[in-house]
Amino acid sequence: MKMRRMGIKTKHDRGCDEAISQEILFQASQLKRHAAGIYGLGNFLIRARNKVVDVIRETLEDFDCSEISLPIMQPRTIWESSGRWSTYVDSKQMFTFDGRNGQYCLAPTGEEIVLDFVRENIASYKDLPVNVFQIGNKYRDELRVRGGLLRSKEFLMKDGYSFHSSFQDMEREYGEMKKCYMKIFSKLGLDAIAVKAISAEMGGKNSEEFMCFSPVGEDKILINPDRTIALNTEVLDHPEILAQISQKNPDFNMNELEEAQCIELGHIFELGTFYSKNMDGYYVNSEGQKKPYYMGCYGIGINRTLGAICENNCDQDGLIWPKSVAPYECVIIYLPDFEKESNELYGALKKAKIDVVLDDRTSRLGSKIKDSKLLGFPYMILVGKKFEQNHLFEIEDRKTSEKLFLNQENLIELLKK
RNA sequence: CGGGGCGUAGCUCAGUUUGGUAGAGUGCUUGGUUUGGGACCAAGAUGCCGCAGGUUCAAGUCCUGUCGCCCCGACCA
Repeated sequence: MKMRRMGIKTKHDRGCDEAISQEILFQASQLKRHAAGIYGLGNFLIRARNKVVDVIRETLEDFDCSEISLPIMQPRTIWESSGRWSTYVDSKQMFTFDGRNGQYCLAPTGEEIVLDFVRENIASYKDLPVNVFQIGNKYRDELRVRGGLLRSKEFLMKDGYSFHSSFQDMEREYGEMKKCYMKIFSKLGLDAIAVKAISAEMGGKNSEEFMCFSPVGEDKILINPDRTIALNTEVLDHPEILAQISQKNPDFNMNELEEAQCIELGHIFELGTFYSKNMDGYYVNSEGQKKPYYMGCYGIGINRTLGAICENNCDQDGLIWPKSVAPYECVIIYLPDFEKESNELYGALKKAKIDVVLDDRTSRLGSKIKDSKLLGFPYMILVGKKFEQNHLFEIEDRKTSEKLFLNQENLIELLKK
């Protein structure tokens, strides 16, 4: 990609209101606030997000979850069947509007619509279990937005739903999804922990949140030193859940727990039969009886996960993309005298299927170096004075600042790794 | 929804106390010198001072209302 064609302009100064990573994203013109909690995302950010999506998708598919796509715009009638239209309208957290055929909402979540989608196909115990997911925007009129990507009104989310013929099978799947989520966050380089949580408006019983430590997070958790017990502090108001925890952990001792600030990346729930009962989600068991499905639901806030990755991977100079999600592998910057050689290298790297950016803007080398660090390319390739001397390309590692001088062949070999 | 703060050039902000010609930095345009960690010199362009009323000879500045944005809290898949 040629930088000039991207239409970005980085800024010299950085705000200090929000999380550091988010301020870097504004400075790098990768986040644009159009209104409170409503953001545009730049090319670098969206390419990184696509990579996060790829990791999530391939891991879920590995666990035999299949992707579907459900509408974001949903009629009131679907929400009336679960009784949640008025719940959400009363809490003023759902966007609603009038259409020709009645009222609609922009969906804040998908239990109702997914039941409406699968219901007619799951009629027998032989059709179960089922696990589907989707990746799409969600809309919530948050009482208060916060921290750029970390809490916005429009955000990308992965939401998955499973359907079962028994409580035990729902529990089994819940356990599988927990494993799957730990795998996803580990692939993304995030040190996530599963934390006991409450389910609030979602209903259901068992639920865990996936948290990563961060001072800019909104959640407080309590965790023991060997990480076998972790709970959201909101659980403290629910003695029945505390009892459940101490039942499972005989040596449970509140005094051993330490408080930590976290970002909530995902949340999984055992929903039980609440939605299926209310929305006519029934199957027929082997004895010919009509039974409601047991449901599980599993969410990952993708924008927030992306925000957490940025927050965990930056320094004073800017972002440091981990290679697994880096929008591009490297950038080529050059002095005007070496435009020809740089263009040739750009062509060669593209041919070798390396995601490369050619910084062909007319700005000075110094400001291109600054931008290369700000934008967080894993590698910066410099074609300048030193190239004139030894005809080797200088490549600098963003994370370690280590420099190597390589010919084109060795350069491609390094980037291919 | 409570508390606090802010709306002035594309961006970040000064100017409001005490009403009297619209400012700086950065970005942008042109020319020149430069060119390795955000260069320098010179010349330019850029404003419904959030919006609507009011007070006044005169309002960015004072008063009333309104809309928007940020932070803290409450809330929260």
